[in-house]
Amino acid sequence: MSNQPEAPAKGKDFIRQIIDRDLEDGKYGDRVHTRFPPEPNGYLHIGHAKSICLNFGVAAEYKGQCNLRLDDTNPVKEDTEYVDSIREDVRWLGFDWEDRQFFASDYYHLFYDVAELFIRMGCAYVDNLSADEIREYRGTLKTPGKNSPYRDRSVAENLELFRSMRDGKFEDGACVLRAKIDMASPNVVLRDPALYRIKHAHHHRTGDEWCIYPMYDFAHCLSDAFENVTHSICTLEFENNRPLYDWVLDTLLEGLKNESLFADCPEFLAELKAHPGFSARPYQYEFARLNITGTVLSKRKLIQLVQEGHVSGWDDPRMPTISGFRRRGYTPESIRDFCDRIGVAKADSTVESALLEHCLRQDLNERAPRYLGVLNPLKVVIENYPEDQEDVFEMPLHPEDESMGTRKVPFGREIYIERDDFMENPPKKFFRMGPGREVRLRFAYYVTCTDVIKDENGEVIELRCTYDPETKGGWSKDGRKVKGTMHWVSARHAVQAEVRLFDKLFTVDNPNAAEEGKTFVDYINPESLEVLTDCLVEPALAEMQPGTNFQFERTGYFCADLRDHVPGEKLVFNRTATLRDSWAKIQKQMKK
RNA sequence: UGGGGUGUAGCCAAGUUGGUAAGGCAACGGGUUUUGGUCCCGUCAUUCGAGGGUUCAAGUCCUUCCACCCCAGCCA
Repeated sequence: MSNQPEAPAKGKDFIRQIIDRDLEDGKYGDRVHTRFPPEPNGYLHIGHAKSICLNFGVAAEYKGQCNLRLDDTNPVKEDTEYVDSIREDVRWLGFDWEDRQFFASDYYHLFYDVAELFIRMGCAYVDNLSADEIREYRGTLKTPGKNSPYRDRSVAENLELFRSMRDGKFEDGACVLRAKIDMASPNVVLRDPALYRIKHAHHHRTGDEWCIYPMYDFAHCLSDAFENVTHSICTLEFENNRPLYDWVLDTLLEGLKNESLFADCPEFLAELKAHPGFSARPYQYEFARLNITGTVLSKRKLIQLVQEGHVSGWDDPRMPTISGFRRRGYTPESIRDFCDRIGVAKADSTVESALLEHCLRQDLNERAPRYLGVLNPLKVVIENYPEDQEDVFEMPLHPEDESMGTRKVPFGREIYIERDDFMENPPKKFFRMGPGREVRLRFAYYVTCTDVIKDENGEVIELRCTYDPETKGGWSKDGRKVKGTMHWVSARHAVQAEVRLFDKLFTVDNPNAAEEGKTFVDYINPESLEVLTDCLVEPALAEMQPGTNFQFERTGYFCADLRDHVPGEKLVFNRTATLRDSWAKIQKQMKK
């Protein structure tokens, strides 16, 4: 819009304040390096968008870099289907990791070498306790744990055992590699956490090369360091893990000081030293994850919605997934704007879905071209309009943006209007059509309703009107006022379309807080999807491409469906959002 | 007193050497309008989870208490 520099962001969030401080201190020189590290075991949702905008946004603001890292340390849950969707969604949101797409599995050999180093340092051991026994030995939140009987094995024995683990000599679960920290720590994360477990499972990238896989706490901080990340930003639930993040990195750094530990593997030492991530190591910072009213944002619950068929798939337009929003017609700009506005802090919070809708409408209001479409058609015959006459009106595609141009809309003796736009006994505040009333057909003519035709059940099936030829274009020289302005389509030219109306997926603000004996599934809104198959739209929409956003004047923002809409053949439009509706508000007040 | 966090309006959120509560959403009034849309204008915290204390002055400092969230996966 203007060349003015953007007003300095007043009140930066705590993450950016930390970065400012680190930059001042020269902690990493002038480097700022972040990463977005999803596990490829599900589709990205709006909560991830917050993290993506934060990580990529911060990097861009500070002229730094942000990596895409697929945190694939658990082969039984992960799949390439998910890595493909993640890549697509991050890109769609408008972010670019350039050549920095990494996988935790890229570092499997390095992780392994670090594990052996920890063993040589006497900081890790192979434990033969069963999973159940480990749990027992861990103690409880309020009572300390106790040492495993295998805790004091010799370095040589641990090394041999660990190599045997790697070489596939043990069954799944036979033993694990554990960090030797403190079984009495008040933080249970530090009670000798597992570093490696045996899983004879096929990995989506490394195949059958490995049968031992690193745990998150071990792999994540090391991956950050290998990638020279400076600020490792994650969500609040990892706060308890931060001491372990620090322990792993600091232990490695400590080991680095003793070159004799690398006698057998000098190239490993050299490789580690080549990473700036070890001369100035990354630190972890935690922010509150996003919650939004009226939906669920946990992978487990989203996957349940898909698997139990409550929705049509991950990209069902009612889903809070990125792909769902995309198909619904949300724009990446609106989602980014939303993420900017909600802020980044440490307090648990739930943002009202109204804010997201606001961001959407604000964006779409500016960019969506306008069209006319009638969702529930009611026939209107204009009796004094000649049978063989026809008008073609050139209408602006946008009321405030002339540069968007115009489109031609045909008009004829028979038209359709919205059923809701007619009332036989209209109340005072109803500014639409009624018997004897004169209204404006948008950009066409003033018409006056002269007759109401009903079927045998008393249902209104057709209206008769007259029009004033002097009001062509929708205005009159005498400046007389009409009751309102309505949208319409020409009966002869209209194109049939399917319109899908979406409402919120859940009937309550917080489906997570289910009452006794219920689950979030019990709050699914049975009317969240309404399909209208007999809609009539203006002919200009016939060739619209899938994914195009537009507005049906007076009824809402829509988007040609990405899957089912076929230009010229089958028109399928998703309602992205309604327009703000003050008439609905008035109706509500009248009911009271 | 197991440990780690967080409490500012209906929602989100600034407030950083103590100086007299930003902004956005929602809501509610009004104006403009060929979309009951958009846009514009206005209203909306004597008070910062509660109590006590220090101070001329406290959301900010001290103190006691309360509430909520996270942690006992060989998940991330």
